[in-house]
Amino acid sequence: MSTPVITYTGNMSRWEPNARGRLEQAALDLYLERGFDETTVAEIAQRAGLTERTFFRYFADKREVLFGGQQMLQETVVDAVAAAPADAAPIEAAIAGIYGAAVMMQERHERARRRQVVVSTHPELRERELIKLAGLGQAITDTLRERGVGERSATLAAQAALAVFHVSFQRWVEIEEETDFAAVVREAFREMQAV
Amino acid sequence: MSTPVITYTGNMSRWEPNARGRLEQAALDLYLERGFDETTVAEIAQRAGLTERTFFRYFADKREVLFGGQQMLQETVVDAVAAAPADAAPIEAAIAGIYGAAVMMQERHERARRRQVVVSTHPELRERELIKLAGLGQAITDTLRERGVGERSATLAAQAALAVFHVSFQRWVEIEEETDFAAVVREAFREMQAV
Amino acid sequence: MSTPVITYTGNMSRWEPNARGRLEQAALDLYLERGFDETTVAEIAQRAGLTERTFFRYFADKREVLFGGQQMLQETVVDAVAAAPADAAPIEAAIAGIYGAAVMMQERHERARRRQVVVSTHPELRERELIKLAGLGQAITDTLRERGVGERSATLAAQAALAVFHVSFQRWVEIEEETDFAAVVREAFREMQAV
Amino acid sequence: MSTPVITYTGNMSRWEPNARGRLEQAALDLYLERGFDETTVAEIAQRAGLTERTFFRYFADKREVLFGGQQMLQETVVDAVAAAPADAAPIEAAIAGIYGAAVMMQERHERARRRQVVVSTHPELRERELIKLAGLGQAITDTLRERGVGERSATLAAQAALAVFHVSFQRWVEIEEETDFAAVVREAFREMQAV
DNA sequence: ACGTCCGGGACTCCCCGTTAGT
DNA sequence: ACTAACGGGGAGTCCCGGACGT
Repeated sequence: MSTPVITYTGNMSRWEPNARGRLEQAALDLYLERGFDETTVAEIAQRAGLTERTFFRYFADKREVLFGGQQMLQETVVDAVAAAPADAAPIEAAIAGIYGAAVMMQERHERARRRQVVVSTHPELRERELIKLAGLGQAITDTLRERGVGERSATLAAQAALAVFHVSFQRWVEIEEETDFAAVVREAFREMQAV
Repeated sequence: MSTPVITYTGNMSRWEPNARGRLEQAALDLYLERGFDETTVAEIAQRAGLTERTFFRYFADKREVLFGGQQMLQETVVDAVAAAPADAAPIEAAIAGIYGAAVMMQERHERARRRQVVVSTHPELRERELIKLAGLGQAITDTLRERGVGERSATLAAQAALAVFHVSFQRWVEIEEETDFAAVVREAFREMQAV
Repeated sequence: MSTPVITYTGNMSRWEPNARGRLEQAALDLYLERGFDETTVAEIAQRAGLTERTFFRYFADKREVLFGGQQMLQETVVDAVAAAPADAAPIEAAIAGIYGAAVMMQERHERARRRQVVVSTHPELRERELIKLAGLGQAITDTLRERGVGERSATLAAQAALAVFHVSFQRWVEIEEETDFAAVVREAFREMQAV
Repeated sequence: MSTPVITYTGNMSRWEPNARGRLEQAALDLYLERGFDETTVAEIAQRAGLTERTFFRYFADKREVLFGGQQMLQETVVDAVAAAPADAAPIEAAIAGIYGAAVMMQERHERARRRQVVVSTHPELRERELIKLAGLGQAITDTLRERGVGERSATLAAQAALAVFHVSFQRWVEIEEETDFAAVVREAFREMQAV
């Protein structure tokens, strides 16, 4: 985030580095302060010390600025699914993917919470979240298929894992204190198996 | 465009009746002809013989014009769930809701197919579809709860029913000939129980 | 600019009337004051007491605001060509069209001059002027053809008339005092016949 | 993308040579494939293996990429006019300029045709073409004046030559087979003299 | 000669408010 | 109650250019 004191990172330009990050921060802050609808892109850009034009260079639209981490999350999950033991059952491999993301999430508890407050209170943002989740589901399904799992089983396992993730995430962000995400997932998984 | 001379259609106002239906028809046609993004609301309104402003009086946004039936669908499903035998298991009651919608769907096979072509090829529309589906899931959950089902069971049963609906619908619209939607649902339900 | 005291013009709305005219006036003024490129649409709109959005409702682009009269001019010319004596030679009928526009132009000498200063010093605007002129030429050609003139003759006569118009207009706006446009056209026409 | 291993093409720099030509080719292809408006500069640059920024280093705007040959054409014509026999009449000298360009055009029949399809179907491009033509007319006029021709005669002769060029070019590109451009010009010139 | 990052403005479209008319 | 006309406001895309680095 910040330029190290010694190493020369090559930034001698006119502009502050990490434009993308600054935009994400500014957007989240403003969405929380005054609401998503009441925040204009121009305001976000201004707070980040940039222009509207630059905002749209980094993010396709006003919502996408809240979903930048999704890509990385998906990659992490997919890698973890692929890395599951070859003899693991489909559902176990899928859940392994969710565990894989746990570390990543852990580091951002606070940020995730703030983000979720905004997302969950805005239909437009919920729409975006749902489709991102669907994309994650598809990615898991595809990865399972590459492991030799049949179409139908892969889909069902992925959906189940997604449900577990969804429920766990929901609970995890509701909890005030720093909690172990993996533990929440584990519990949710057990519950699910019970049903 | 002009009221027939003899037959009295019950419309004595200056305008053609069924503005809403004409807008839906014009929108679907145009979305298919030239794509969702390449169609402007002004064009839809013009084809329907109305103004842009009027379009927005009927539909909250450009996507919503494709989801008008959703409301009725949801009501039908909810009613069917509520009307299920008191001793039916939660999952059975939920599936009964899906059956309840079968008749309604049957009448609109062709239209549903055309609609689905547009929706499935467009992310923005898929977003809307997903949230509508989520809304339906919530409605089923609530109805089950009113039947005395516990929170967790209600949610899971609703999600399962939704999955069955989703899969069935997907298959049903892919089939060329007129097929019995209820039959497709039945088969999907059986498959699901097998897993 | 202000509603007359006595006559009721039917304007009781929230807004000042004649938005279009105000935009044209503001644009011409600003283009002269600080140049075409250095004037933004936002500034024009602001001076007219409107918003950028409204500017584009009336004019397709930033140049078009200077060519609003062209449409009326074209209609006037076409009407005059059509109204020429049936036995007039093609070139005479075409020139009659130019005469027909003379009255209209006369009333706007000052405005036409100011406009021409801007247009002639900006390539982008000259482009637009040339295509408008080409459109006028086509309209004259079409009208001549409807009078029974052959394709080739019609085209040539129209082009000649256009050349006369162009030359005359050029001279007319260069002259300081109010001069009779028709007289200038007459002279140019004679010169042309001499060659 | 990579320099061949054996043949030494004289290019040792990091980039492929003839960036300008590649951009022109890519632009023309894309304009034909999907239309001028539907093509973005970014797409053109990408197809040419360059960046948007580089496009604008070669061409002032998106249209100019189609008019690169104009400069060379103008020089050829002007040279031919200047080289006409000292005792040639103004109109003959001007037409000699058009003949001078015939050879150059001949080599590019196919390309000229493709280009014209795009230009003629697009107002924005027609605007640019008209002003380029006007520039050519001015250049001919100036050259004639240097030959001692009077202002008025020079202008008229140049305009006439331009008309001949325009008509001839139009016909020439409409013809399917490879035809002698000079012959078309000759015929058009004769027709004009007849009128 | 080319890439990278960013600014600025033109322009289109979505969506909404108000007022007036039937 | 329904429709039209006029206007506002913001999102989003694209064209174009400036400054800097290699």
